[in-house]
Amino acid sequence: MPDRPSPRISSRKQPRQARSTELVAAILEAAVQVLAKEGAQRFTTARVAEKAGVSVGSVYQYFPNKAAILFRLQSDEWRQTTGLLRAILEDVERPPLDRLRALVHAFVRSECEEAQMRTALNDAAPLYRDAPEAKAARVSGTDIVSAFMREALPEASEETRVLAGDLITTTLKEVGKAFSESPRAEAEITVYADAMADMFTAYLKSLKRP
Amino acid sequence: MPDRPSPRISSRKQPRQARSTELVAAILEAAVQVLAKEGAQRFTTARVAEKAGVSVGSVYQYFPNKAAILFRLQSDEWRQTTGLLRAILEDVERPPLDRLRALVHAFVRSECEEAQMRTALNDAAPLYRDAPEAKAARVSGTDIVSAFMREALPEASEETRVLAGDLITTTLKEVGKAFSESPRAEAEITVYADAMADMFTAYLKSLKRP
DNA sequence: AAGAAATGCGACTAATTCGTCATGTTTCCC
DNA sequence: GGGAAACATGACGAATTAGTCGCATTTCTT
Repeated sequence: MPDRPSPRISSRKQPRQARSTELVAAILEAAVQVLAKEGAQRFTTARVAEKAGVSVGSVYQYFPNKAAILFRLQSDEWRQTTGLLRAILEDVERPPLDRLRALVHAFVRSECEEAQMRTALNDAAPLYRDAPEAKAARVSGTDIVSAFMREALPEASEETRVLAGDLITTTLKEVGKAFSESPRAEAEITVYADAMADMFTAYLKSLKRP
Repeated sequence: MPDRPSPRISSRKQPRQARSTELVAAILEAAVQVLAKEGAQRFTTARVAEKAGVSVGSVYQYFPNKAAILFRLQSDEWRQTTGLLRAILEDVERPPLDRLRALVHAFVRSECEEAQMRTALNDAAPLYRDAPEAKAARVSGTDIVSAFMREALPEASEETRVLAGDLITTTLKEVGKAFSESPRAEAEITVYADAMADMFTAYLKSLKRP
C-alpha cells in the first residue's frame, strides 16, 4: 500500500541510433551512482540527468517516469544474479548440498558488492514494487528452485519440497540483504555464508529422515 | 545512506496536562491509520494531524519532525514484541527447542497482524534508520538471545553461539517480515512457522553433534 | 542536398512537502 | 479573580519535486 497507483514502468521508446543507446547507458550508470551516493530519498531524475551529463527531457524520452529507472536497475541486477545462481545449481556433477553451499556463498558475496547501491535500491522499492512488471519478475525463477529441490529431496512430498524451497529461498534473499546492509570484511562473509549453508544443510537432512 | 543528516528524533517536550497526553495518543493512533491506509509515501504530518483532528502545529509541539513519529511507532512496536518473546524464552520449565518453536509461532503470528501498517513502517525506515536512537535500539535485546543460546548449546564455543544466535534472530526477523508482506490465511501461518522452527531445530541439533 | 525522422534540450508549471510563528485559548495555582 | 504557564491553531514561507513542451540540433534516407 505504499505508492498511489501503479504507473506504467515499461520503456517509453526504444533507442534506435547509437547516440541514444549511449545516452540510456549513461543514464543507468548515473542512476547507480546517484543511488549509491545520495540514497533513495534524494534520487531524482534531475540529479540523474545532471550526473549523466544529459538533460531531464532526454531522460523522459526513454523512461516514462522515475520508477521505471529504478525498476530497470533492479531488473538488471536480478537478471545477473539469476544467471550466476542458475549456473551453480545446474552443475549436475556435484552433490546437491555442495551446490547449495556454493550458491549461498556466491549469493552473499554478490550482495555485499555495491552494498550501498543495493540498500538504496531496496529503500526505493515501494516506488516500483506494485507495478505489474515487478510482480511478474518475482514469480519467474521458481522453476530452477523446484528442480533443485526435486533432486535434493527426491522422496519427500511435493508439498514439503515447495515449502522447504520457498523457506530456503526467502531466507537466502532476505538474510543476505540484511547482512549486506552493514559493511563486511572478507572473512566475515565466509563465516556467515557457511553458517547459513550449515543451517540449510541440517534442515534438508532432517527432511530426508524424519 | 538514505536520508540527509540524522536529525534529532527524541521527544521535543513532554505532555504535562491531560489534554496534551490525549493529543499525543491521538496523533499516534492517527499515524498508524495513515500509515496503513496511505502508505509510507503519503505519510505526512499534515495528514496525520487531520486524521487526529488536530492542527499541524500541535504535532510539532511533541514531535520534532516527521521521522520522530515514525520512530516512535517503531519503538512501541518493538517494545511490545520484545516483551512477548522474552516471556516465552524465559519459561525455564520447557525444553529450549520447544520454547524456540513457540517463539517462532508467536513472532510470525504477531508480524501478520497489522501487516499493512508494518510494511509501510518498513518502507519508511530510511527516514529514521540512521538516527542514533534507532541504532541504540537495535543493539539492545542481544542479552536474551545469548542467554537462550547458552542454554540450547551449552557445550558449543561462545563464538559458535553468537553466530548461530545472530543467524537465527536475523532469519526470524527478516523472513517473518517478508512473509507478512502478502496477506496470509491462518493455516498458512502455522505451516510456515512450523517449517521455520523445523529449520532452526535441525540447525541447533546439528551444532550439538557435529 | 534536402526533407524527414530521431534525438536532445532546459526553462517552466503545478503540486506537494516540511516545519515555523504570531496569535488565540485553556488550565493551573495562588 | 487574575496572572502565568501550558497548550492549540492554521496560514504561510521556503524548498523540492516530477514531468512537459516548444524548439534546436543531429542523423538518416533518398
